[in-house]
Amino acid sequence: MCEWIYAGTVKEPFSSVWTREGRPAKSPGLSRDQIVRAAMEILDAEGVDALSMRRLGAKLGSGATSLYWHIAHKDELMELVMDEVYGKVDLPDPEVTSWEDMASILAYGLRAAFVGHPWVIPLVGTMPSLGPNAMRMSSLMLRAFERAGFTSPPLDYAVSTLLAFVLGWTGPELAWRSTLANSGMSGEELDAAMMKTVRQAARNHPDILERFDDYRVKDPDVVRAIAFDFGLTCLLDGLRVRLAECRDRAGAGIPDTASDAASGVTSDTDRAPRT
Amino acid sequence: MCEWIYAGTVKEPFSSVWTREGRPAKSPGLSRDQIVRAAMEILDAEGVDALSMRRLGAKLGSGATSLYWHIAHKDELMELVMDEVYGKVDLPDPEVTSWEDMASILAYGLRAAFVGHPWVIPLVGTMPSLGPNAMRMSSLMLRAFERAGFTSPPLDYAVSTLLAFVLGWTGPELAWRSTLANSGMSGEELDAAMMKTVRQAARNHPDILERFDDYRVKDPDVVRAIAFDFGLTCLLDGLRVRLAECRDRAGAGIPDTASDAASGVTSDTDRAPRT
DNA sequence: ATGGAAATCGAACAGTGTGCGAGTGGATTT
DNA sequence: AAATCCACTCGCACACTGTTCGATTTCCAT
Repeated sequence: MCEWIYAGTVKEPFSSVWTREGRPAKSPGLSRDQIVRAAMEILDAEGVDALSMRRLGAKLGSGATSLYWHIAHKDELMELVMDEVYGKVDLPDPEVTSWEDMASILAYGLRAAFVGHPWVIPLVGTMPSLGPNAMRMSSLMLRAFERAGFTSPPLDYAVSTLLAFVLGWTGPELAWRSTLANSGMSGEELDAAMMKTVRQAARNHPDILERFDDYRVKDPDVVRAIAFDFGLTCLLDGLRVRLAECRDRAGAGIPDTASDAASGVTSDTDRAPRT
Repeated sequence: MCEWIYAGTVKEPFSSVWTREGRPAKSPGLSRDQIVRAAMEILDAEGVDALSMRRLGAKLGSGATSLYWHIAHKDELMELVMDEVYGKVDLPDPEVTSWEDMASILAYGLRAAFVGHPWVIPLVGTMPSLGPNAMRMSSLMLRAFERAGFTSPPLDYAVSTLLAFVLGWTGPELAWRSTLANSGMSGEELDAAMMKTVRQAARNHPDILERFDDYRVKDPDVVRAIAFDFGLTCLLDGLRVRLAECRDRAGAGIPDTASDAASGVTSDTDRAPRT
């Protein structure tokens, strides 16, 4: 029950839909694909709360418990629909696309996918993405970055950082968006109510209030898009620097070693013994 | 029920704990603080699934429904505990700290807070962070960045980008971490099982497999810390560039306008009419 | 046609968040 | 001292959840 949010106990170690073979699926009735498709329709139309096994069964014209023949538990279903979202972002051929274009396309594409299926956000922060579509995405990005000259350890860090930015950006953005959308208001009404709320919440922080006043006259969607682009540009600038370092090292014949540069502030997890 | 994951319908427009005055709290019995504290203990000890109103009431020695006098619904409780997590990260005085140190301290501190209370991740991607601690955090960061020379629109984008990176990074990291922790295995057993699973999931992507082989010999915590630092460094490099632009503009007396540079790939939300 | 496997289904269980109305206790007013 | 009021607690009930189990149906290979 809601276990996928933050798994309490996992049935088998590392059990995942992807590690187990699916049912033969030779029957004319239910199939895993149909179930996933129907689940996504419910999710997109009415959000996570609307997706119950009974409801899903009803939509498919069958009993709720019949689903459990094709799917072990609801978590698995969630893994499947999550990967389906990753499948929505399509990337160009990494062999003929610059790593920067690749990164931009991924960022915008993934953001669009998340915006189109907002219910996926809590899932991404909850269960590892091991589905074929997620794998394909990572693989293409790795190929593009490798072709550009990124060498092994930084290569993965670079891709991970990019994904982290998109995810971390889109989450709060969608939190706002859905809160607004579900308020039942629109236009100036909404604007006024929002300002009142934010103003009250930030009443002790004049600098924050100032920011909000700046935004009020602009279309929030446009502001968000510009801000997203700003962050992406920052990241690309940083990655360019790292790429240059990689190329220098490769040119000088120095092997890549993870730089021990985690200096300054450290969390409790930073100083584990190095092997 | 579970509505806070992706709010289906909100009772009042923009209702939030923070916009409403709390109860007088002059009673000797339950108080909002006690409830929040107890909730956090349960969450930290056993995760989100363990936190039910009945359970929480029992821990406080009172009936489950008594809680509803102090708290409107469970979502509100979640807002409260979420802000409590933000309160765990403490920042230095922005007037005497460089913006770069400030950014690093925030990044590592926030990551540590998330790692210490993993159940907060889905919340952050779900409801807007309007609590006093979140506000205080943003306010301090804005002050530090402003003092460094960031000017108005990029100022906010910079802070948002930093937060997005930390959140987006920590989410998947914790997904892995909890999956591992709950597998009930440890040491080599765990390592072997994980590799088997990942290998199977990535069986069609040799480049990904190659990465995992690289990591296997190292302490995953250390690798994660290094990778996090890598991403943070990238971001700071990018922000440094933006800061220089801000200073140039300020020196030339050019007013800040949001650059219309969201070029290239666009999502459906990018091209809303400009006001 | 028949045995067996594949698939479906209904009933039931333990659990969830929360609305409602009846109750409690202590302070304030008459 | 008695009555009133209000903050607060609580048990019951409702509709709903994911999932188990055993019985039942459906279908294919022999």
